[in-house]
Amino acid sequence: MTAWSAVVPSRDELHEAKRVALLREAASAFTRKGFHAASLDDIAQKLGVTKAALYHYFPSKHALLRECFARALEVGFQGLARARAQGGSGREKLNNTLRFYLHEMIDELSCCVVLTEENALLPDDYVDLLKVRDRFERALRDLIREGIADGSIVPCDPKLAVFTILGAIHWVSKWFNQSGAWSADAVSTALTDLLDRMVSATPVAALPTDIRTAT
Amino acid sequence: MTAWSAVVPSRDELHEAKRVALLREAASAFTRKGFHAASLDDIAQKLGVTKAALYHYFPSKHALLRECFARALEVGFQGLARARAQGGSGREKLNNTLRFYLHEMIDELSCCVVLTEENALLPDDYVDLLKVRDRFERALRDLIREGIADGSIVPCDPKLAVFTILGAIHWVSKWFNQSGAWSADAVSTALTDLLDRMVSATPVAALPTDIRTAT
Amino acid sequence: MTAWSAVVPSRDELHEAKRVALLREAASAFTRKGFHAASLDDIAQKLGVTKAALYHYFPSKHALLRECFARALEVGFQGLARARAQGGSGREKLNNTLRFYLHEMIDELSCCVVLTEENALLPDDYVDLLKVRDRFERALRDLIREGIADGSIVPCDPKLAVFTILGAIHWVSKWFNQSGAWSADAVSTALTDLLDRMVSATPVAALPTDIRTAT
Amino acid sequence: MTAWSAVVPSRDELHEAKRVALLREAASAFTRKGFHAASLDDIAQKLGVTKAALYHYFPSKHALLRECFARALEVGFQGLARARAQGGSGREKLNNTLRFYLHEMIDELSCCVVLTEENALLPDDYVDLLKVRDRFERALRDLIREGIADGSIVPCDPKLAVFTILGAIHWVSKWFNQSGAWSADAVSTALTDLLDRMVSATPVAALPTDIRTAT
DNA sequence: AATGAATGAGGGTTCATTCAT
DNA sequence: TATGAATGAACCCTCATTCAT
Repeated sequence: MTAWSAVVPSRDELHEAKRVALLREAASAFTRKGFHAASLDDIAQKLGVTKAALYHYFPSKHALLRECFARALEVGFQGLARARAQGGSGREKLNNTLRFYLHEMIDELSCCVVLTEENALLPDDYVDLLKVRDRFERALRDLIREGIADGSIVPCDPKLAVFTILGAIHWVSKWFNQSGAWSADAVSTALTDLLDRMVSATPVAALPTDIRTAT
Repeated sequence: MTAWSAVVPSRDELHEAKRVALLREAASAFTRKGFHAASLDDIAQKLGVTKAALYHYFPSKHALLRECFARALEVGFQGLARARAQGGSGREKLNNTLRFYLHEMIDELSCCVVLTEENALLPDDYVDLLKVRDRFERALRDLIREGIADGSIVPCDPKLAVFTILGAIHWVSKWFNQSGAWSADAVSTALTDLLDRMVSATPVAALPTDIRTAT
Repeated sequence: MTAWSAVVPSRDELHEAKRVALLREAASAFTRKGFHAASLDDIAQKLGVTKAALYHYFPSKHALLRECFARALEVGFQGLARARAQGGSGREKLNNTLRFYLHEMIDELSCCVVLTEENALLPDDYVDLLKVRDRFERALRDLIREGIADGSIVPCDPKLAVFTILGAIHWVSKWFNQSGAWSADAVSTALTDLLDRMVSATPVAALPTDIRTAT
Repeated sequence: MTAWSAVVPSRDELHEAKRVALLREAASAFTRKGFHAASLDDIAQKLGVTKAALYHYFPSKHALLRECFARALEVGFQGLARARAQGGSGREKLNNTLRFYLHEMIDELSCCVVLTEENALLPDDYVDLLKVRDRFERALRDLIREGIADGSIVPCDPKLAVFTILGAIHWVSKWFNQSGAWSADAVSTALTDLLDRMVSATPVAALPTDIRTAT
């Protein structure tokens, strides 16, 4: 009755799967080489198809960038939502948001550094996405303020703190090596802990001195 | 008696001045747009000359990148040397190094983010400069270890700490605005203090909540 | 039953046909104007396409030159092989080689003068191809020596003789006019006969005084 | 009374000397690399001055080429005039002309191959100089005809014979090496003898088998 | 007379994008 | 769906030429 439909992916599902694969490959290439230096030829070759084939899934190179950007921000907001749902102090919410964001960025998509390339966006996309990014940053600053208010975070300039945190996080894509000694889990936890210590009202007395051996 | 020589710049001085101006403009463009997206036409236009004129001062676009890279690293080592000369605990040396580096990068050249574009370097330059950059990062890690040993810095993973610090610092070029409300002095001090709190064995109880009003 | 395949060229055949057309056009342009003076724009325009289209068939302008060079040498060695197979005295072999080479160069490709532009080759190509060209010239000198030994060729300096012969041959591309009064056949025969007289041990008493009327 | 004028070259003489030096250097560069590939920078550097300095002696690069061309043709006509003055058969006149031309080209200026670059001439120069070159070639053909008429030259196609002779001669610049084993004298004599044998009605029975040992 | 600076035109090459197949 | 072909714009770089000094 259901014929093959239960076991064979539909055409739409195949299409979507390829779309996602392309997106990830693009994110990876943009992150490694920068938007302009990464050519569609490179991306296509890694996927084993021709450059022209990509246009079945995305209308333009800039559209790929836009989507990377948007997905990264989505993940950010998703992290925010989960952290808020979990509750706790401002500091706890901040930590949960960052840990989730880091983990997703590192492990799932390597979109994060794409956020660096805002100037490569088309003017229209720029306007749209920068608005969202600012909202995300403002939300993070609000968590800092909340933490300062509830005593969990040390008094500090929220704007500067968020810039510092995001810089540290975006930089990960520059040094993280998928096949290196550090796992995505370890890095997202360890980096969150380190940044936590920067703003925590009650900083811990010691951190793991070697990520690989941390629990 | 001294003729004009005391007041009128010599040809060599003029040449050097233009060379530096070009270097700064290039650093700024590379930082804002990325190496590949920044065109020599843009840079030349900002300087009010033709693209071809640039070739009087640099043999190639890649040479500009190489020099930006090299200058940023020079500043880093200069900061290290000064900090070592000043002495103090590992933590103090680290802070002094970072504050100096930040200040120079922000105020003098905007080379810093160029360090992000290592993949744009020519293979030969890559080999040369990455060696130097690694030496710089190792020196910073050594300061962290020194601080851990002398009790001024909290036990932590030195490698991760340095990555985090450098990420935060390089990110500055993304958000710092020469004509904004924050001065270069204020930013370099405030950011250093924030990063210091992350690794200090004796974190301060409060930081300025608004950089503009900080002393 | 054979479908269209017997009459309609396949895509690969089309590709190869265009490649050859490009090669000939390039050889012609290089010969007429010299490698540096001949622009890809000119070549493309003659073929009715854009400059960028050429890059589907050759990776670079220098690759075109390299291939012209290589093909000309191939033809030379082919002539040598045929002459050797036909046998005869050293003089006969020399004549057969030259006549074949001339005919092919004039009629098929106009690569010959490209051999003049060895300095335009990339260093790597230069090393490779000059080696082959030297081998070709040595083979010609050996034919001369063979002819001297078997009495068919007058005693002379083989090196100078070969230089002279090749100079005369390469020069053809400067004055030969595809649409002129002289046919490729006539020229290759007449020029070979003239050069033959230079080195023959038994020079003929007369040559045609007008190529057009020669049989 | 004559003050220094007898021993010190006048300003005009200095100027002329530099002009000639430049001309020779240009001819050499054009011959080696071709007109377009030879840059004024190269030429200037070899002369130890700046590119801009050259413009004191020649109004343009094309003017240098024109003059090279013109000088080569002058030498050709000079050879013709001397040969005619010396008298003899058509064959003797031809030999004398060629020997003189070759000797001057090789030893004095290296202009000869410049004659290859007629397409690099400016349209106006082209019209002027090609006229002269054609006159030169016609004069050579006339010598051939004269030789055929007086029985000193074998019946042959004069046009083809002259093309062949000129090709062999122009090619010299490709292989002649100022510092090689062959002297300019030896080459001009030996090559003339070889070409003579090609057209002589009474070809010699042997030629030197090694130029270096020829008298 | 000679130079360094600057220019404008042009060349080779890359690349995102389109289109017929 | 996927491809090879083709395009046009943009880029880096070179070079002959001009000009103020």
